Amino acid sequence: MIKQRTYSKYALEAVTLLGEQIKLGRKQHKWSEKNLAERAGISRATLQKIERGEMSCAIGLVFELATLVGVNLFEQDKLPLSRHIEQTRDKIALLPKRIKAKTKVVHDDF
Amino acid sequence: MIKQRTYSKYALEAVTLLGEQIKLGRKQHKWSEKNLAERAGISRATLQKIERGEMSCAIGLVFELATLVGVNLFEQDKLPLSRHIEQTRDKIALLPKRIKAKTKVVHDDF
DNA sequence: ATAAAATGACTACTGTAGCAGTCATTAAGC
DNA sequence: GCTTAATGACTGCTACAGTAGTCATTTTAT
Repeated sequence: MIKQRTYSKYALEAVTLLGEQIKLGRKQHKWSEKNLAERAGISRATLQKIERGEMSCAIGLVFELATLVGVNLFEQDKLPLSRHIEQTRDKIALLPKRIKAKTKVVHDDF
Repeated sequence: MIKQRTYSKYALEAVTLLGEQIKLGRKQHKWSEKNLAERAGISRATLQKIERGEMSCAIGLVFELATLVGVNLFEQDKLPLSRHIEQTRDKIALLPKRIKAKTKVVHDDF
């Protein structure tokens, strides 16, 4: 028995949900597994794993499928992702370039 | 030169954005790469790839990191993911169990 | 009823993701 | 200014993801 990675419930559910949404999207498009796999340029076996919500699948393949079947990855709002990326980078730029571990005890007294 | 996978712009940007959001979240928590990697039980090298937005990273690791630093994966609304999963499965159940390719030309005349 | 195809679940093979470890550079904090 | 450690970018190794292919079963369409 090899030691198995564990995941938080939230992460597990998020991957499961994404897989289900892809499956739903595929069916709404009336595409078979074989058909969608070919469109995405991946094997049917991998598509099955992704729809099943396996944690080890490459995020690129998962997101590509989501894109193909029309699952919205982020946009609750209407901003293009590129804007989101810029905004996030701007926020990062405001923070220290490096996070230095505190050497001594900090007085964040409360 | 080995033939390289291609991805849609949207999928590429989505993965990039997620990586940036994780990086931002990490810094907001004042966690170093080493620190977060340890919390997640992954190597620093892998964390770097994920924050860099590499398409080949395992979705489970990416979502686990997102969870740890508090990036919201889905909830524009407040439903727990488990409800989302149920709802999606319900929708799938309403569709045909299998998608049969049309043998002949269809008269979806317009 | 029958034929055709979709699905679910396997297989073995091969490329590569994730790993531990290293090193130079750069920023943070005293 | 100096020290410490965070970061970015490598390495080679090993386990396993992605692949093509198979097969039985189930569903749809004729």
